[in-house]
Amino acid sequence: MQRADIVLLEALQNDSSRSIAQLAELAGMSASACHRRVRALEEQGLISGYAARLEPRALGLAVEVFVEITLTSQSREAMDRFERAVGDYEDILECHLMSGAADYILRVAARDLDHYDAVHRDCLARLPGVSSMRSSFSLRRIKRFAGYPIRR
Amino acid sequence: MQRADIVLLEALQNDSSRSIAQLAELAGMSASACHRRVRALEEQGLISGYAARLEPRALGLAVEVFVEITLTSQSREAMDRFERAVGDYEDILECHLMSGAADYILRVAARDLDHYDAVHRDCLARLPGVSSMRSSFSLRRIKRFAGYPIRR
DNA sequence: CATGAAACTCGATGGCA
DNA sequence: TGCCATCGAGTTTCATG
Repeated sequence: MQRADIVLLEALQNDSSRSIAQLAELAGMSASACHRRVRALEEQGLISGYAARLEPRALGLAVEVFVEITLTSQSREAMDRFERAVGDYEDILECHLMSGAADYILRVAARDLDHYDAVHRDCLARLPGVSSMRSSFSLRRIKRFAGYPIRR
Repeated sequence: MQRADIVLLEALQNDSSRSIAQLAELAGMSASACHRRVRALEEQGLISGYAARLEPRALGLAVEVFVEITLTSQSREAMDRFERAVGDYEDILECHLMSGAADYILRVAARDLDHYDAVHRDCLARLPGVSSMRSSFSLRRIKRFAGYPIRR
């Protein structure tokens, strides 16, 4: 990866509302060259899309929760069933299969504790094959995700 | 919040590269009205920015890690020092102050285990006031974060 | 005063040297 | 690869209910 690409990727994941002219300025290239590079990065799959960053608090989602889950069985079938169910619930924002103590870690957002209780009942408690579940609440966001570090 | 705003917010956090005309179509409003609504959402702070979604694997970041950290002291000073240090390291993608067993949860990305070892040495091990640290590796991303659910 | 339509302007896009 | 022309979309203004 070239130096110019790194500048472009960093700029785009930081603020993609910049114009091609501004990006070109930053990367020290012509507008058309910049345009071509960005298209190339999209086609190579480095850039998978563009999205608005919404503020959870402004949306009324004051509560963020990480949920660690272990299954009763680690069989292929049990895991497949669990993972399919996770995809069905839009209250589950994110899910990872983990090494270590827990099998899965989920991320959930809710308006308040009452709402989280409802999400727990209507969504988390319905996930199949769950043995144990531990919710950890985010009291404060110290650093928000603002893109990956890009090097080399 | 009006129904049209919900449609706009969902569409924008899903794919902000859509044209105003397309958004207007989706929300069932005129192009100029759509333009005004989006500006209003930005000014109200619901939309805090726009960003390109980069693919960590394509960037060579194959390893994602959640790190649970407890401090030796929960004094205001110790926490402030720790939180300031977290801000200084760009390898720490995200950080939350948590309820429950751990004090903080961090999210880190690395190219491979050797690289994670280096990050651990050069960044995590330098965080001040740390009593214990537990790294959990994401073996597979089951569901990627693709925006908050918007309702009401 | 809010809304929609139309004009205008600016920047993205593609061809050509 | 860089420059220029073209086109299309974002932006603003004005007229209308």
